[in-house]
Amino acid sequence: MDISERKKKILRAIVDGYILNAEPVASKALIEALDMDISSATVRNEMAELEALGYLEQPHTSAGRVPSHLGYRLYVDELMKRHRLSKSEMAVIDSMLDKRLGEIDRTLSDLGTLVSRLTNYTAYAMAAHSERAVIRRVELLIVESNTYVAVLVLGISTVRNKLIKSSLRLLEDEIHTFSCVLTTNLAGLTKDDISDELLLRIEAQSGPAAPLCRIVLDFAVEAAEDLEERDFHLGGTAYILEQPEYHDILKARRLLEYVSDKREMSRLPIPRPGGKVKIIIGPENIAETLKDSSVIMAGYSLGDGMQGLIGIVGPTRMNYSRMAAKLNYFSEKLSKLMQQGFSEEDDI
Amino acid sequence: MDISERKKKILRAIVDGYILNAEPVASKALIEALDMDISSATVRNEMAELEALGYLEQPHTSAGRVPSHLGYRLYVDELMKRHRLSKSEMAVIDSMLDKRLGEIDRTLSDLGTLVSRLTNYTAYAMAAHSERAVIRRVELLIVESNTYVAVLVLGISTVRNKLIKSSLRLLEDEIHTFSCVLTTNLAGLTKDDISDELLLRIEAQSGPAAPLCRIVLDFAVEAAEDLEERDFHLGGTAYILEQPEYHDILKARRLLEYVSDKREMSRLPIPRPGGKVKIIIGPENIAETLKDSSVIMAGYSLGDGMQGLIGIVGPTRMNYSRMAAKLNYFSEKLSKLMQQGFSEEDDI
DNA sequence: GTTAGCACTCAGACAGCATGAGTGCTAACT
DNA sequence: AGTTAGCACTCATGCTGTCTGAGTGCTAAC
Repeated sequence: MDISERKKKILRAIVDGYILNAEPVASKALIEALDMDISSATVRNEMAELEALGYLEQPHTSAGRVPSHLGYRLYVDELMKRHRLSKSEMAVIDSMLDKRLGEIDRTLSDLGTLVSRLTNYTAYAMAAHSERAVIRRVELLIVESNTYVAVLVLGISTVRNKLIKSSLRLLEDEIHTFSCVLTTNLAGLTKDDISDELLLRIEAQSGPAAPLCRIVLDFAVEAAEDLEERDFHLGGTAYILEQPEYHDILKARRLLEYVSDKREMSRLPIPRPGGKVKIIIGPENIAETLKDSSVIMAGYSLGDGMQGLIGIVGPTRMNYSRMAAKLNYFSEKLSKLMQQGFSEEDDI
Repeated sequence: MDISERKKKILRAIVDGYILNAEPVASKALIEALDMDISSATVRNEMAELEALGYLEQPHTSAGRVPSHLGYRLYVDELMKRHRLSKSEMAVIDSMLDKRLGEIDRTLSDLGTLVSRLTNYTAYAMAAHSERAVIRRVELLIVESNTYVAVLVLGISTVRNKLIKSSLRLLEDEIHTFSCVLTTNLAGLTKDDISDELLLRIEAQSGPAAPLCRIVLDFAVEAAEDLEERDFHLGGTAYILEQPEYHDILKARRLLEYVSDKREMSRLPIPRPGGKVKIIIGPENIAETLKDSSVIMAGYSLGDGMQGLIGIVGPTRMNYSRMAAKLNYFSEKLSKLMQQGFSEEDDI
């Protein structure tokens, strides 16, 4: 059952109009938006047919039409004009990311806020890790007489650290040796490889630093677990209330509770990094709470099998085209920065 | 102008009642709550006087009374019964904190969420640093052939790191020496002490690692700046919408926008760590947006001049006594954990 | 100083009515 | 067969007036 060009044009105009004003679009308003020589009555006929086909809905008899989720789907897949980011839009994203090159972990925790500010929608960011976190290096440093810091490098780009206080007094040399022992024994392992035998073996080699072994290993396991579990960050929750569709407090509250819940949000599908921006419209969502909201998300990659995603949540009436373009550019830029190493070597 | 015992008792009952039900308290309802042998008419007379004194307000002529902010103030300062946390309430807090001993930075970023879950109010956490961040130690580690990680220990408990990619190939020994040079030159300095001369001096001592000096120093400055700037984390924004007083979307939105704004929130007064929990009631707030909300906050200390605060934001009708007790216990526990070193040495 | 009784006030709920935007249908037109 | 003008119909929204009940303030008696 194919739809005529004219119907498509009308549907597009309706979606565009509704996205803009959040109000049902009437036939009269359409004849202005469409510069076709057509009377409102004709448009009405077409609208009636579009409704029969399931692309439009009517809130009540004497109201204009509103796109159904099928309408949005068609719009997203075929009708919408791909938004091209303006120079200044790109510049905003560039400057957001430029500042924050340093530590990935810290950047990630701001990502939700960043994306929400960029899009004016509530945003979330997750760091998903497709592979087990591999230990690359373990090192102990001394901070002062009885304070040490254990540094753990996981995967390609994650560094974790933990302060350890101990009455043990170790010499610089002993610590250095200990670090070597740790790295030699642990490099290449995942948290599941860490066993009691391993602990004993390392303790045997660690000389005076032996009492610290358990602490360090526990920390390594903990950090790896924490990393494998997805990290989740939410930002811009206030934007939800800006949308007229969430002026119903109960709805807003439910949605807010939902998106605040890391575990729930983990169930959303994960877009492939580098792939297309993923758009889930209203009832396409499995979760009941999201059935009248849409989610737009993009994946990014950190290299080394580690990846993450950014996404925004809003009413089904979203500016899909613009938001998709923004998320796309943002995630690509992010991937690029992360992958090609955030070395600032070039500056030298 | 002193108030009789009976008036105080009535005021307390009104505040308690209003906190519970969010509805104006009527004279009739009061004679049940108060087990005094008094008729509702008498209570009405007292209420009229309390209103004249400014402790109560009447939403409209034929409604019950509601505490004014002065009423709340009196209640908080003198009338409310100090809430004693139950064993299970304490246990909840204990388990929240026990898990997260490791890395302070990561703990802090979860603090907002933690506190909000504890109190069922929107919560925020800030890390305020009263002194300049002093560099304790700088170390370079090698991750793989051309990837290094710089580790920076700031103050007593903050560790920051940055991955550095460079085509430079350094031997373990050279890196070790470089680390020593860095720490020797930088330990005890703040970011303001880092100058171009210093850079030159360090470069001169760094041998083959000289090209990395600038990157490392830039990173140190950046990290210190970032640390001195307060870290801010918000959690549980969904709780705002649970309060009937924010069923007005506009109000909720304004408040949500306000508390999401790090800079605005930085203007709130800072409670002394170890001191009493600070309670700011409605119009006592300087910020217009907070004039009908209350803020309860507590400071905690990390030792070494570094401190932070946790706080919750809600309607003026808050359960001050219980929330204050919770925040108090939470912050004290946190201080203790942080200060006495989060060493797990005892486990051995 | 306390209380019973009563008149008064006022928010909120409900119904009735007018308004106007927008449609669906029909009949005429191309 | 597709298009259009015209008109009747529908229905959300906003306004008005009325009723109800909760709660007070006041007065007069205890």
